[in-house]
Amino acid sequence: MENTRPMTAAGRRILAAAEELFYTRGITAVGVDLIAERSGVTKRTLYNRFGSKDHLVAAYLTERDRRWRALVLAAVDARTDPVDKVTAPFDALRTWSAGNTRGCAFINALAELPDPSHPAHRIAADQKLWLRTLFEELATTAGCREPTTLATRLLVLHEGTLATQPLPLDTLSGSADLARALVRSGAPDTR
Amino acid sequence: MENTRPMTAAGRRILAAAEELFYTRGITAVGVDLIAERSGVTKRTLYNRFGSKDHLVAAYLTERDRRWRALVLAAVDARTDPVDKVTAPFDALRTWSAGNTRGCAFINALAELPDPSHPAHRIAADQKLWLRTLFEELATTAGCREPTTLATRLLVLHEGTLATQPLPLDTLSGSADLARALVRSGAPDTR
DNA sequence: GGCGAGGTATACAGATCAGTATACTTGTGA
DNA sequence: TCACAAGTATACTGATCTGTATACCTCGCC
Repeated sequence: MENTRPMTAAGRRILAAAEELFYTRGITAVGVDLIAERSGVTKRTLYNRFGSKDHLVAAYLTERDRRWRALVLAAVDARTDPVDKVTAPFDALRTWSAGNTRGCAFINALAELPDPSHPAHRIAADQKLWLRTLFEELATTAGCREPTTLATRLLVLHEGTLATQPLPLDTLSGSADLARALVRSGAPDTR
Repeated sequence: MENTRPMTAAGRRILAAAEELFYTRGITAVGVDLIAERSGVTKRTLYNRFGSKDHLVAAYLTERDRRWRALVLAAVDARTDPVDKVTAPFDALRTWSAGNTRGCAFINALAELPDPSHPAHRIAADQKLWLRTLFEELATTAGCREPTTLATRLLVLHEGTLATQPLPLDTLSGSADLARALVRSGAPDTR
């Protein structure tokens, strides 16, 4: 909404520091003083740029969502086969997981911010619904049967893989295999 | 370890209040003063019983894990068919979700407590590994092919369903259906 | 009887939190 | 040139946090 305000160099540094700290240490556990110090900026500047900690949290999630969607869309573009495109978000998940071993930032944010009116809830919900819609569109293009059901199943697989990431389990490869199997069993030329 | 200490009536009230507050509002956001007030107890008593907030958090997760495992095992016992037993944890998930709409307490706890040496990490990891082992044992008993692979897939499905719970999506029924389909396709009398 | 465990009541220490106040500096563009 | 936007520097407010200190109460049990 008010994100049309141009971002200054200090604002970008603040946002970068907030992304790092909020994701690795948790939102409630990180204070604005620490973010200001890490970005080489005074607290006054932080408040001039973002208004409040809640707004900074919303900006953090929005920016993270933007980067993640770009990665997913790039992974889809990198595939040529329509069936491979459906499971391309799992390719992106492998890349993404390499530098993000603390699970899903949006699920984690919801865990710390129980108030449903907090902007984080809408951002997180939008992200998941966006991925579900993407799965459905790709499945439809690939000619899969029941693309809606398939999309929900792929979303659950995706989220389950992310959720188990901080645990001492390797679920990524198995989930990607299962996702491909589900898509192939629903694709028209595999039955 | 030191959980052999007998629990007093005040201790039980404290633990009950902590369970409710930690789960619904988040661990970092809830102070010990609030827990003491809610359980009708002095803060001094809380510290006499649990030593520190971190120990109380560990006790909260341990108790929650105990109740959840009992529910899962009861759901398995309620089924007679060996194939139905494999997907029984998804029956339990339906019951459990009715009163727990804030996702998985263990994933949420890891989101707020990034330090891997915190007891919450071991408790959460143990819970997931326990469920995975249970899936594998039930699948083996049911005569499923590749019970290890199947168990990991069922675990990811289970966690994905829990993780998407706070979102405006209904994933439970679809996941349970997929779980049953996976088990049936691996069971000996269905191929 | 008395003693000790468990609990109450209240106050406090020391740290940290989000957010504000005041005064100064610096670069840029009209 | 000069006005303005962006940022620096530092101090502060009031609230809240975990954890402790001190003094008292009240049972049950040896």
